Order: sequence, then C-alpha cells, then structure tokens
Amino acid sequence: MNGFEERTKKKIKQIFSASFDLVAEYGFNKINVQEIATRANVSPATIYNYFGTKDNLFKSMLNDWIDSKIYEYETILTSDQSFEVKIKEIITMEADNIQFLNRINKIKDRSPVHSFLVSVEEKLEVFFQKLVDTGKMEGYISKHLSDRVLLTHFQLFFHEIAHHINDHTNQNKEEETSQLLQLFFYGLSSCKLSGSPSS
Amino acid sequence: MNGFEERTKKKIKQIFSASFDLVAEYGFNKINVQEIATRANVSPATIYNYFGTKDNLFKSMLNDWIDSKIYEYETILTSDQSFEVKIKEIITMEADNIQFLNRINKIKDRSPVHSFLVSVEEKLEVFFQKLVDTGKMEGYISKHLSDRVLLTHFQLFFHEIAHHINDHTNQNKEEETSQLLQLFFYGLSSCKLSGSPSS
Amino acid sequence: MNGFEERTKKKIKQIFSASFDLVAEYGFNKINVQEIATRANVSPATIYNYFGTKDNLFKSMLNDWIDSKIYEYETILTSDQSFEVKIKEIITMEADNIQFLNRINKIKDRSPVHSFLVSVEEKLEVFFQKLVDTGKMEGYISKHLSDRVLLTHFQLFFHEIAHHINDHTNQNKEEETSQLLQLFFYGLSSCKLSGSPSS
Amino acid sequence: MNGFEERTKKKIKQIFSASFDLVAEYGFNKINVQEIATRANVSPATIYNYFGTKDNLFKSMLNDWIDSKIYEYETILTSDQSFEVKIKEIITMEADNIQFLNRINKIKDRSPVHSFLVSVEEKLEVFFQKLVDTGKMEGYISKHLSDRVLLTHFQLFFHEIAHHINDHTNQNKEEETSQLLQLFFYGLSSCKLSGSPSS
DNA sequence: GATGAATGAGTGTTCATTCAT
DNA sequence: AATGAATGAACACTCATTCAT
Repeated sequence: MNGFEERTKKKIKQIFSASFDLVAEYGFNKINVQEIATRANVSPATIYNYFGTKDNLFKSMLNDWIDSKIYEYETILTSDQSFEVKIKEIITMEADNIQFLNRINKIKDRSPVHSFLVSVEEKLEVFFQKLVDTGKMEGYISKHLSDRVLLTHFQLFFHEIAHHINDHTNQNKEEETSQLLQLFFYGLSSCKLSGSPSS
Repeated sequence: MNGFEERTKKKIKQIFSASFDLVAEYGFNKINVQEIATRANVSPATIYNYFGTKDNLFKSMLNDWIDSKIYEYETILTSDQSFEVKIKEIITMEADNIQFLNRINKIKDRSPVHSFLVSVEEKLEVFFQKLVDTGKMEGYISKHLSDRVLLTHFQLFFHEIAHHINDHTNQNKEEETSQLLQLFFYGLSSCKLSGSPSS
Repeated sequence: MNGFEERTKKKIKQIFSASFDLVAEYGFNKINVQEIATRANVSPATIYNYFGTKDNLFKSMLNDWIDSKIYEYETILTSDQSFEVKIKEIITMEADNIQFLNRINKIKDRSPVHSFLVSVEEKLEVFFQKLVDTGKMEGYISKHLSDRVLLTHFQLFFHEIAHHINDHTNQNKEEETSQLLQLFFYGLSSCKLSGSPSS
Repeated sequence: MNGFEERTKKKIKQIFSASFDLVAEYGFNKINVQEIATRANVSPATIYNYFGTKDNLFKSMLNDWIDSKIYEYETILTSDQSFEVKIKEIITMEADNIQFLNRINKIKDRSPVHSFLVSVEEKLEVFFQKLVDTGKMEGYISKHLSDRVLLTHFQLFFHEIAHHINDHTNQNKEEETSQLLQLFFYGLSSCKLSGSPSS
C-alpha cells in the first residue's frame, strides 16, 4: 500500500467515524453532509467522490461497522468460557454502541438506507442464532422455545440491559443489571434466584 | 355545539388521523405538512390556523392520542379479571399501535417534538407503575424486583409481543405469543410451564 | 342617524384608530389585517366588508386623518396671533403626529398606497402655501425666496423641530427647540438673535 | 488572489449592487431574495451561502456602502477648499444617493435590519461632527449653537438640497439650490445676501 | 484527487382575501 | 351585518448534489 492509498484510507476512516458519531447523537435524519464533512476535516465534495450519495455513505459506514462488531462478538462466542459469562461480555460490548443501535433499530422510513438495515439485521441474526444454539446446547435455554422467538427476545433484551449499563443518570447499575439478567434467565416470577443450568 | 364548532372538530380529527397514519408509516422526519394536509383534505394553511407550527401539530396529536390510549388501558386495569388476562388484553391493544409506538419510542434527535415525547413517556410510566403494583399485589411479580427495572422491562416486553402479534408475515402467531408470555413470566430457563401465582 | 349607522361609524373609528396606531409604531409593511382587526375588536372579514382591500383601508384612514389635521391647522392659521406664535403652535401639534408623519413621508415603494400619499401631500402643500403667503405678507419671510423651495423647507423644518419635541430621551428640549427656531429664521450664521420682522 | 477569490469578490459586488439598486427603488420591505438573485445573475442559494440570511445581506451591503461613502466624504473634508465649497461638493455627492438615503433613514419597524441602521447613523454622525467642527472653526457656524442640534440640522438639510438636485421634474435646479443654501446659512429672514464668514 | 463554489428542488410558514353561515 | 373558517400565492431558508478549477 503506497502513500496515496494510505491517505485515502485514513480519510475514509475519518468520514466513517464522523458519520457514526453524528448518527449516534442525532439520528440519520437530522444531520447533513456538510456537518459530516466538517467533523471529518474534508470537503463535502470529497465525500461525494468516495461514496456517490449520502445514502451510500451511510450504507458503507454501516457495513464497516457491523462487520467489525460481528467479528468481536464471534471472538467472544468461540472463547472458552461459560454461557453466562459470554452473555455478560457481549452485553457489555453492546453498551458501548447502545445509542447507535437505538438509532438504527427502529428506522423504517422512506430512507433508502432502510433497505440496507435489513442486511445488517440479517448479519446480526446469524450471530444471535449461533448464540441461541450455544445456549440450548449448554442447557441454559429451554429447548422447546422456538428459535424465531428467541432471536427477537435476545436482541431486545441485550438492548435493554446495555441501555441500563449506559445510562449515566443511573445510580444502581450493578444491582439493576443483575436484576435484569435474572429476569432474562428466570422471568417475572423468579422461581430461582441464582442461575445454574437447569438440565 | 353549533355548526362551526362541529366542522372544526371534524377537521381536527381528520388532521390528527392523517398525521398519526403518516407518522406511523414514515416517522416524524419524513413527512411534510403538505402531505398531511392532502390526506386530511384541508389546505396546509388550515393546519397552521389550528396549530401554529408543525411541531405543535405533532404535540397536539400525540397528546390526544396518548390520552385516549391511557383511558382504554385504565379501563382494562380496573376491570374484574386476573392479572394474566389483563396483560394479554393490554398487549392485544398495543398491537394496534405498535408501529406508531416504535416510531415515537426511540426518537431522541434535535426535533423539538422530543421534549414533548418525554411527557408522553411519563404518562405511560404512571400507568405501567399501576400495572406493576397490581402484579406484585396479586403475586405474579416477585416483590424484590425494583420498580425501575420492571418499568423498562414491561415496556420492552409489551412492544416485543405486540410486534409479534402485528407481524403479518408470521404464521405461528398463537404459539409464539404464548411462548413470549412464558419467557416474560418464567424466563429463559422456563422452570415452570403453566402459570399460577407463586405466592 | 339610527342605531345601526351609529354602531357602524363607531367600528370604523375603531378600525381607523387601530390602523393609525399600528402604522405609527411599525410602518405600513410590518402590520397585517389580523392585527388591525384584533386591536379594533372586529374580525378581519368586517374590515373587508367595509374597505374591500387592505390598501383601501389605508387610503380611507389616511384621508380621514389628513382632513382632520388640515382642519386644525387652518383654525390656527386664521386665528388672531403673530406669525411666530402660529408657527410654534402648529409645530407643537405636529409633534403629536411626528412618528406617523415619519412613516408616511418617505414611502415610495410598490405599495398602491403610494398613489394616495401623493394626494395627502397635495393637501398639505395647499396648507403650507397659505402659511408661506402669510409669512411673506407679515414680513417674516424674504419675498425673493421661491414658494416651491419654501414649501419643502417648511415641511422638513417642521418635522425636525417636532421630532425634537417628541424625543423623550432629550433633556434640553426647551433650549434646543429655541435654537432650531433660530436656525429656521436666521440660519447658520445667526446674524440676529431675537426675531422681529425685518421690513 | 486566485481565480476562486476573484470570482467570489465579483459576485459579491454584483449582489451588493443589485441589493442597493432594489432597496433604493423599492425599499427593504418590498423586495425578495429571488429578485436580488435574478438581478445579480446568481441563484438565491448562492446569496445564502455568502450571507446566511436576508438580513445579513442587507447588513453587509449597508456596511460596505457606508464605508465607501464616508471615505469619499472624508477626502473632501480634508481637502484644501473653503467651507462653503466643501459643503456644496458633499451635497452634490449626496444627490447621487438621495433615494437610497431616504429609504434607510426613516425605517424604524420590526425589521432586525434596524439595529444595524443605528451603526450606520453613528458613522454618519461622526463625520457630520467633523464637518460642524470645521464650520465653527472657520467662522461659518455660530459657536453658541449646540452640536446636537446642528447634527440633526445638517443631515436634514443635506437631504433637502440633495433631493432638489436629484429631482428630475425640477426646471430651476441652479436657482433653487442656491436659495436653499442661502436658507441654510442665513435663514428665512435673509438678513444677508452674499455669504462670507461673519467672524 | 481534492475542493470552493453554485444551484434546483423542496419545506415550513405567513397573510391578504374569500366564502358559508 | 358580522364573522369563523379556509385557502392560494408568496417567501425565507436548507441541503443533497454537481462542476470548474
């Protein structure tokens, strides 16, 4: 890789980073190319040279982001730890991206970005499927629960806990996170208080 | 009520209805006053006569909507049925509004509407608090779980189930809804399969 | 005049008064019919019933105003006092209308009102001509000065002094007004300090 | 200065010129950005790129205009001529801007431009103060007249004479201008007919 | 390759005026 | 006769995108 390519890569990174931060803070709809360009220290025209359209910039940025995220998740999943520890680690990771995840999770508007969000979701589902499989195999998840239901449940729950971890106004993080994990594993009625495989 | 007032009320209803539908379908950011006006069979200027600004229209519409919704919920909550039946009824009602709820739930952008969403959320929290109280009193919810955690949990869960009910591509609604309720009450490990108060 | 006509006349007076005040405060361009109607305690539609257009309202209002003003001026002019005293009295009267006069004096824009302002100006010129004639006859004004020049000069000077009288931030009203009158009669070089006819 | 800057400067000049002409002809209130843009051969968006708001365009234009005007005045004031000749030269210059001056002089409406007009007026006052000082020093102006009064008087008088010079319907320009100058120096009673310092 | 500059197509909002009651 | 309500025609301003340098 020569000097030109390197500089180009660096600029693309800056643009991705600026887009990510601004989307996380304000959502897709309330930011404009000028803002992204300013924060990335390039001109708007440069962004168009690289990505063609604003939507395409978002698509590329999302693609880059989801791939690196999935890679980190997979690393945890294939590591040598108990299911519960893996869950906790992944959730902690999620906490870092929770604001951004909230942004991209519920957007089903006219934006052409939406079509791309579907592919992000698919990649995430593939991962969560592996997670569910592991959980069932290790006896942490009742086998008669359908995968489809569990997928939705995992995603929502992860957001929920990550949101709590990330909430800076929250004083009882530790306690509440533990309670949420308990809700996750044992439900509202809480027939059991400390978790070990039920098999 | 004379003829003027009656027609005005009717038009306001039309405008609220058009706004609601469009927000539900496309979100706050992707619709313009012209569209709302067209769908409501009025001119944009009429909307400004009534509401002054676009934001104010949204605020009024949300206020109207949340009040009627809370009223219906309260009716169910104070009815003479078991906790589980109440939950199911409320969730079924939610299913009708799920798309709209998804829209307004995650929006924390620069829009001045946001400030108003907080008050919507507060009204909802008041209701969910009552729901949690009832659940604890009737023995369906473990008393050592903090209210704060439960509030978030309830809201998320309701959305989750309602989303399933509302998902038209879904074939196994009945079965999946039942599974989700089970997850809700008894968690991932599913120590118990049929629910009756644990007290 | 029956009760109906009386009420109509009263409303027209209210509308004239509201228009006058608002034009004096904000100028022709920055006030709207709604504002005038509100201040006059009528509906905008009523104004249109009476005057047809906004411009026509202004024309009627100006006409009414200038006629009453000219009437008062003429009364002073035909009174039995010295020229200097008459001048002072008229200037004092002007002070009350100075804000309004400033408004209408310099407006030569696209407004159709302009065409009417010309007729206001004509009426004023007729009066000022009489004033000049009196001044020349009584020996206060050098006869070799052309009427045309004197007309402009009088109008400007009246505004200038009236403006000083009306300026509430001004501490030395008395002194400054006297100086201005001196400038008027004897000019910058002030060859004379107390004025008596030079004939 | 590279090609970019040069073209930008040229366009700004065009925009200033177009704004100036239109304001002079129709006043601030009756012209829109589209019109200015059309006359300046740019798009409205370009104007917003440069100036941000319509008001800001006016402010910038006025600032540019007053500075160049003051510069020309100062040149005359510091030149090596008699007071009367300086006065005549400045008045002749004013005649070129009289329409525009009439526009900006009396506007005290709700427009945010007004706040800026104050600073224009201040710059003019500084200049007129110098003029008055010179006149007093050279014995053309009676020293017991207050500066405050003289400032207003000068401004009004300049407008008056300039207006006459500029009035194309006027046949006797020469004669009338001379009469007005006489009124200025020696007042209505005209105790003196040819002007030389009275000291 | 990078960018300063320019713009067309909207978007929220205002307001004189009309119309049905 | 009076007015509540409705609207068409503007207008200030934004922003994704293009283009000449």
